[in-house]
Amino acid sequence: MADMTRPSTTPPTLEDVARVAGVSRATVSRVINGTRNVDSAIQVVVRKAIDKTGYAPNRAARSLVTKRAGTIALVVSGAGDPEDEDAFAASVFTDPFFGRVTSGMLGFLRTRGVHPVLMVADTERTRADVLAFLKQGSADGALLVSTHAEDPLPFLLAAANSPVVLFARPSRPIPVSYVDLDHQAGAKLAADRLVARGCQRIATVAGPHDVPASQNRLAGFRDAMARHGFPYVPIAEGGFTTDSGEAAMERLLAEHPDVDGVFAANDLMAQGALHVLRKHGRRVPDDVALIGFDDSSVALTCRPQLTTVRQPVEDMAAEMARLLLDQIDQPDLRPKSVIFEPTLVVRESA
Amino acid sequence: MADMTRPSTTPPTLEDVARVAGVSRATVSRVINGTRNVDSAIQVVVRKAIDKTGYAPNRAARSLVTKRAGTIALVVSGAGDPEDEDAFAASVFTDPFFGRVTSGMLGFLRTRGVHPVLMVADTERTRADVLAFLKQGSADGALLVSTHAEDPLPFLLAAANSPVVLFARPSRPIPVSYVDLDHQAGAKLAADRLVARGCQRIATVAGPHDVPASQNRLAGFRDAMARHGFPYVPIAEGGFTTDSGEAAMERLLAEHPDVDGVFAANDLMAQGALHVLRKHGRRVPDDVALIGFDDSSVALTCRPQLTTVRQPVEDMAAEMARLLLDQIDQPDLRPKSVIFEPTLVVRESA
DNA sequence: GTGAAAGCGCTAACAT
DNA sequence: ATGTTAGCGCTTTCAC
Repeated sequence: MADMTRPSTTPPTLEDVARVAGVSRATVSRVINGTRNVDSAIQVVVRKAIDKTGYAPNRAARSLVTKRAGTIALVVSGAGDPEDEDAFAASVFTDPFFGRVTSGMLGFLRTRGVHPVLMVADTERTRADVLAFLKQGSADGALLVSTHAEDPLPFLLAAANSPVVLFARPSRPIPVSYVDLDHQAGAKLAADRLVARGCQRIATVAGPHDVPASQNRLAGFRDAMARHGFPYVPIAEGGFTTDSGEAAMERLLAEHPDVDGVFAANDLMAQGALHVLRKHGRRVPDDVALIGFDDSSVALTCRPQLTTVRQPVEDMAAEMARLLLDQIDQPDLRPKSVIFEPTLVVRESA
Repeated sequence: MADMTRPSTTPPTLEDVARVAGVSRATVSRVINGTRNVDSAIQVVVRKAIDKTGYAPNRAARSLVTKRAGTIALVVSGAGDPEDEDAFAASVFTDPFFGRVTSGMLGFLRTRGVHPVLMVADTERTRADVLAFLKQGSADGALLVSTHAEDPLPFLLAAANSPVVLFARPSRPIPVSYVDLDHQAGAKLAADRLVARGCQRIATVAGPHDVPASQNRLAGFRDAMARHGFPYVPIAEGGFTTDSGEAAMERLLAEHPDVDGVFAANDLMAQGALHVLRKHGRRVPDDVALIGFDDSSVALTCRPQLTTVRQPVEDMAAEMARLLLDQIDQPDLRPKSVIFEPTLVVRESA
């Protein structure tokens, strides 16, 4: 075999450490992985040899035999604009919501020696890339955040039998694990607050009707309002953007100039509503109380700052990671779902 | 050898494809990697066998021999709060700036079959993790975005001889590649605009004086103003946050009530300034023209929308990725730097 | 408790 | 143009 004592440019291998320590590769491997009993005197010698050589185990070699990549895919999935391939990525990654997901997941993963690989799946081809990535064993599983209700990826992943955990329940029932928020409870929090403030003419700026989360928020809001004795709630639908919130608020104000309380299904639309209310001379919260949803960064940068419903996104993301790792360790675990409770963050707008 | 025809649960290997196609492993490998000439008739047979078996090359096995991970580390580095390990990650990932970096880099990488692994380095331990990750060969190089001028990681990475590219020039000279913005040119854009508008009493809300980018923006602004015949520019320093922008604007207004033009060193502070100006009954841009820096999301959600200096962050991130891949391919390439020109995005505030 | 040896699945000389 | 073969660096039976 190789009798050159120092290949010099090549990183040290197990073999090198073993030679320095005067033991076999197997023993070094054992102390590194903490498997089996290894004589403590030898442990010390080996550790010393590791330090001396500056050894770091080669991930590829290890993966090849353990069949574990030690990485998971963090996939952002949705419908991309075929005209502008980067537009989708741009909009999602600049959304603080996604930042909170990342941060929560990383917080959990950091202690587990597992690393997330970022992927975008917004076209046929990029979806195939994700599938291939998992099939190749480049990642042991996937965390999937879908921006689009009709996203086919959850199904594809489940069909490929890849470990996967979703953020939000899939629109069609699929046997996969997911975490979600109790959106209805969140809307109820807003309704309760508005009513408790003494608002009498309450309306809502709803999200897109084809998004399950919006549906649930709207249903929860109507339901809570009905219980408070308000069977009818004026609704204007928006598209979760500031502009659409402005337009919706304009419509609401035109038809119900006496409105004194508004629940917007997200903060961006609440911010739009705020602009319109100011423009029309309504003071917030004195004339009109306003509540948003998400506790995004705009909630803080608005003036007045938004009272809003907060999802524990970081906790949810951490739970996703936990569920995924469990599933990777025990492949025939049944899919599990975990539902989180929102909280009301009271600031200035209501 | 194994004479079981169908191991069934095991993913197909090169061997399996070769058997189905009736050729050798090497030939299959060649058609997959497109190396060498392979008879086109055989190519067809092999591709068919690949489809039939549903083969996907095992990344670990490939990495083991090619010594390429096919991934790079995207490292966010800074000084974390030891009390709250997740706070740092939270603040950086929710910053749209980082989202733009991610999106630009991904846009470039997506065509190259290279995937980014997300890492945070904000403590001694996490910095060691990053170093180990690279040493293990889990990633072929690192893209580093530092939030902290005194960050030791650029030096550590360079010393470890890892391929690395920085966003922004390191505060102490290190032989590494980086991309950066011509901050002075950006500030000049703002000065020119303010002067062209006819502003006569122009002040600036500067960024923290210990951040190189702020220093350059301030220097560039003063310089440009001097050339326009304004040797003295009132300055209030902020900390790049909305609140600090408010405080700085209050100070400016107290000392110079007649100010009619303001350059804020970032959009967040511009937003803070806007709040204060409105509070004091100043109309923007009629009474006071205001220019921000960054073209962040708040620039769009402010009313009036901010005129601001835009860094081509996505392009810069793409260039980082390009530089890194070049450096990985040609390890003894000399460090390179690429400086980008900012543009002025004219909206409503000036 | 420790070592010897057999692969994991792939690529790249080398031989043909 | 294609096949043969020797590893890449590691974990893991299986003997001892």
